Amino acid sequence: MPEEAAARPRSRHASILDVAALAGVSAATVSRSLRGRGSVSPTTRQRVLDAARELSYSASPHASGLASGRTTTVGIVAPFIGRWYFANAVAGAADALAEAGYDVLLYHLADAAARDRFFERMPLARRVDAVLTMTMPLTEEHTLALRALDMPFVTLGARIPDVPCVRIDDATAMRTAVHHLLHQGHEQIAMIAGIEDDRQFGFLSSAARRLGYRQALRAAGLEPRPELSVAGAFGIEGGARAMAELMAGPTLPTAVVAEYDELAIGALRTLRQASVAVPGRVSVVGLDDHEMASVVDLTTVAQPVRELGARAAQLLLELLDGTLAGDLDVVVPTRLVVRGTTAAPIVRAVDGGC
Amino acid sequence: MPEEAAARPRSRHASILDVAALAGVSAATVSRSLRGRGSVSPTTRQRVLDAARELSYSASPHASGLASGRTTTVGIVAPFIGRWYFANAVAGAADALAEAGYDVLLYHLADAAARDRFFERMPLARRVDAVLTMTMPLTEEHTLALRALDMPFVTLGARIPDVPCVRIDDATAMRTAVHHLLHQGHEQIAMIAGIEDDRQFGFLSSAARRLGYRQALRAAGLEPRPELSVAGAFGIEGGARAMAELMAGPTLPTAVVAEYDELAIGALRTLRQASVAVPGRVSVVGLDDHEMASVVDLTTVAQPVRELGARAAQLLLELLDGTLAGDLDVVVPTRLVVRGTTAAPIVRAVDGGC
DNA sequence: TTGAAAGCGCTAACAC
DNA sequence: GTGTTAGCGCTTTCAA
Repeated sequence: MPEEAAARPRSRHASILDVAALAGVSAATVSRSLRGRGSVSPTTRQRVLDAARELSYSASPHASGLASGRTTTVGIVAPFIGRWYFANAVAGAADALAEAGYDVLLYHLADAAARDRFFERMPLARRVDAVLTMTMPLTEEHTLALRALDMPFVTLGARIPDVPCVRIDDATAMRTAVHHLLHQGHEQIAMIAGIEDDRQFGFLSSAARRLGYRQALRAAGLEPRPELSVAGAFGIEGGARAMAELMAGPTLPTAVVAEYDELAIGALRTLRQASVAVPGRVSVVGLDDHEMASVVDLTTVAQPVRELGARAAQLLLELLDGTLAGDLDVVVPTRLVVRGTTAAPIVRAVDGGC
Repeated sequence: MPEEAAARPRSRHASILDVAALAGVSAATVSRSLRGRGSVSPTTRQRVLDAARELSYSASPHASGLASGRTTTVGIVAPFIGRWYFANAVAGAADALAEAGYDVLLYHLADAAARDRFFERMPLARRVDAVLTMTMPLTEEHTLALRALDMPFVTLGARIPDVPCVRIDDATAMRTAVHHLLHQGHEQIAMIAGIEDDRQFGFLSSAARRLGYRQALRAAGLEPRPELSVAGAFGIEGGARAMAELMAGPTLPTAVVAEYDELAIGALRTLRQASVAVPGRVSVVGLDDHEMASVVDLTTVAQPVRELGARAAQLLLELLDGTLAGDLDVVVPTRLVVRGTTAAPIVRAVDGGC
């Protein structure tokens, strides 16, 4: 039996020497030919290419990584890849990266513990050439670890000082949502916000959206009322609970904006279950234009998530090329999509019947 | 200036020799200590650990990969990571893998061209220790390339002969959906099916669901009517179009089953826009228990996608351990979730008014 | 239990 | 243009 084991070579991969031998050249020439660097005569090059194809040779990433220091891999770090926003951002980025010949190492950091572990061990260290992080509560320690990597690094969705970023203008997007409601005559506008993380450092999209909400109200001469803000919601269930909380309050607002569509959709569910007419009694606006927004007929402020991912990847690629350098802040526009969950508030004279 | 460049060492990582020197041992001992293999005296081991920590040393993955042939990385290959099913399956698998100390290389193969390119170049070759592929139309060539890798390999969602698999029983799940409708008295039950890929080889979940639909009807003494099957739909938009097609037909069925929830949700949107009462005039059942199913109150057959991903990852880990071997077929149960989109069909005497 | 030495498979200077 | 020579930073026999 031992012989049997010994007889089976561990998956035979042709090495660069096999190719060199077959093509009748040196390993160096094979390397040069295959990667198109240095000068090789067309004839030799072709011979090498043929030999490589015949042996279906492809260089060991480990060996070339070790020798060259490059990995042709980028790391993507994201908090909730199961969610629509991140799933699509990752998809957009992964496609752009793949097209450029880069592999993607994906790190899913769903909670603070996972993040701490990750940033302490820093598995990215010599595994990737560049890093893309997606909207995530990062402590200063985390961002320091990222900077210490000393490689191209871009963030998606939220800005970190001096780090190139692709994002939307969160405050403006939220102002757009609130303006829409104000225009329709609403004055009691509540907000359902996401989780606040006080360790945050770079997870500013949530804060920016809250700010946009307050700004829009104040600009209209309205003072934001604390009882009309519910924070801490997460996902559909969170939105549903937040809406229930709002409904338990002293006065039901005539309109609700949500930090993102999933919260709005959860709110919609609660409203429907409580038979509160939408938009008859309460109008609802989200932010995302989630795939499901059209299904539940949700008015929302759209952001092109997939494109955001692709743009971030392109930025990274340009940084890797050296085509680009330094600090960048790419702000992608959003747009209001009016659907059926918003309407003018009910006027006194008319009662809110079905 | 040249000196300046030379003076800045490219990101100083401690090497195994630095640790060895600091601990006063050889590189071999450092290696053994850090990985807990071979025998090292507790004292030495501790000294090495301290030294490593002090220098915040961690081995270069490329170097150790090259030397040992192992990568502590697994490849996940998935077709549409932006979609709910895959996003969650990937999340579940990634978490389980991360916990076991494996990194994840993600390959997003959204179309046949990308798949062909991928399987031809086979970037997985020496980059990973194992592969997890998710329900995807694979040609025989593709699966051969995967097998040729000669490493642990499991599929998620659809079976490939002789390859360990974690999945649900698609035919049974669909039969469950149809039975639910039959029990309620429906006889005209249509099906909205997904894309058929004739190059398929391992993308059998779709075919199995279609089969389950037909089986259930026949078992009830009903013959499946071709005009009640619409195939080729994809995502919400696809489901919406398919439903429109069904509505354009000679007779509107009293119930519709969809191959998966997103199709059902799209169908629901079309029905609502056409003011067709659900479940008054048409009942709808999906399969997935997509996050949004509760929002649109969709009756569906639930599958635990996240768990499917985690189970597949565990299988892979056991295969890597050598704890397990050979062919496995883990079938995870599904369950009917009755919500508001299904009801008994309208009886003649009662008209279908609002 | 520990160390020395020989690679793992490639790239990058440097000669020729 | 092309080959030679050193490594890249580890792991792994094999001796001691």
